[in-house]
Amino acid sequence: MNAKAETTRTGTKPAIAEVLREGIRQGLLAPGQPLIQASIAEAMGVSRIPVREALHALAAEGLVTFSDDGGAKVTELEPHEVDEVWTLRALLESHMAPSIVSNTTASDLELLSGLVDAMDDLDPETWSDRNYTFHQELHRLSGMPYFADAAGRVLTLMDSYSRVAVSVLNEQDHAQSEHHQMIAAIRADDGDELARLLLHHSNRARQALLAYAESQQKPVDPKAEAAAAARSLADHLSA
Amino acid sequence: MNAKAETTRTGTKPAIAEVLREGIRQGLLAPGQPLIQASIAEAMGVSRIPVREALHALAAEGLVTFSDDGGAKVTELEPHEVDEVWTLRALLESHMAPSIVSNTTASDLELLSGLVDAMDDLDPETWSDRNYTFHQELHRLSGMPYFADAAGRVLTLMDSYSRVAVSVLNEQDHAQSEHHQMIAAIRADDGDELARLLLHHSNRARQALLAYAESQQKPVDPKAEAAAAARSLADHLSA
DNA sequence: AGAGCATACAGTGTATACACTCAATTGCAA
DNA sequence: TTGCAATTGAGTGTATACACTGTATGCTCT
Repeated sequence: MNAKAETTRTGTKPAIAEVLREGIRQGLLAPGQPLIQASIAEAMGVSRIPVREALHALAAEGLVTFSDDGGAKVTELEPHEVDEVWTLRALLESHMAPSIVSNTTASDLELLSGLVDAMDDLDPETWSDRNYTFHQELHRLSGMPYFADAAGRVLTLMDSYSRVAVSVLNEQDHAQSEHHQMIAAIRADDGDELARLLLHHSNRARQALLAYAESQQKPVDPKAEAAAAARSLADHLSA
Repeated sequence: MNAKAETTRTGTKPAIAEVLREGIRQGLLAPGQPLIQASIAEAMGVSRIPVREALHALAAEGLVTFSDDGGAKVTELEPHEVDEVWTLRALLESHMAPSIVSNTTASDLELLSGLVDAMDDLDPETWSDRNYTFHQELHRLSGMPYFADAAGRVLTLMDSYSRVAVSVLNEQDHAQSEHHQMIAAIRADDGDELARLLLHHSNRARQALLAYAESQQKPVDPKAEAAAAARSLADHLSA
């Protein structure tokens, strides 16, 4: 997740943070889930120290949130946050588009095109993984490491949320057809078109997901939560 | 540097990472300078563990770079990287402009305006500090924490570089007059104008700094470095 | 029974201690 | 003098151990 070429070696261990990051991204570690240092350490067969470091590094990336009592949780995004993050991604990606088009070589394009073709009829889970890879690859091809870093960060941050959209809504078909159009735009050397597509791609998906999220909205609002608790308490006492 | 409200408490210590971040930002810790865990730990009167954590967190923010041998250094930006980062900042800030305008209350505006007025005839060092604060404040006023986070990150990352531009070039006057124009745009409720100004602000400064950087370009090129060493060696031997 | 207090527990933060790696320097032999 | 090997040293990574905090549990006294 570092923009520079020199890799951020967390240690000789193959990136303990990497495991957590992947787990969070894929939704294996659900938003809000507490991350207990000792448990993670035991599960990975290391001491708590490197786990702590990984958690703090992930916190700096926004994937993990430390509550005020010191406990770490997988970051939970509220709908308006998902909205903002998705907007950010759209902005960054569309801005990278011209560079992507001009940097992509013929062989790059073939690889990319092959990747998209191979996604055509996949189950949502696998498709989501490939989708992540596809966008990461686009970012890489821009040759703009800091843009790519920022874009990759938000991509990772919201991946577990966007998987919901893929499973539940019929996002996959929309997105896949747009992916094919993107390949065509790159092949036609049309940076503006790619920018337009990326913007549209994100914005449509964003709206779909947002609508879904609002409909599913559980009452995490502290006030509402307190009100609900009060009601439950009243019921309980009056019994 | 976390976008969420819950603060990333590194510990009970008042943010050991904060001290390093500030040092790097202000250029007290120069780019490329090695960051030895033991030295920092001793200087701060803590053990190496929290220092390590701070370094890794800063690495996740891009301020610190771990070389492949495990050593940490203050991240060095090459001119083309400074260019990219500055572009990123321009993009983010200009996109935030409409939200800034619509979120800024009258009292916010007075504070902001006062801040700018107080910057009018300052020495470069102090002016740079206030400038950082001013832009951070703009980000905050946007009410878009993830945009603000990303923008603040690049702002911090390049602050030590932009200080050079302020000291050496007459950036300060240009920038200051633009700051006044921004205040006017906010007061006039003109988001597009603010966006335009922010874009222009960054881009002009970027070009100035870039031209300077290229002219100053020290021979970090390995070949040139070797040549210089050879010359020095030759001198030494001929004595 | 219910309120108040003390103890145990779970979890985190950090200092100390040890193992490992890489590089430089020294010492010895040719 | 040169070349090589062994030793030292600096620096990092990680495990263990201890201190601190908040919470839950349970016991006692009224």
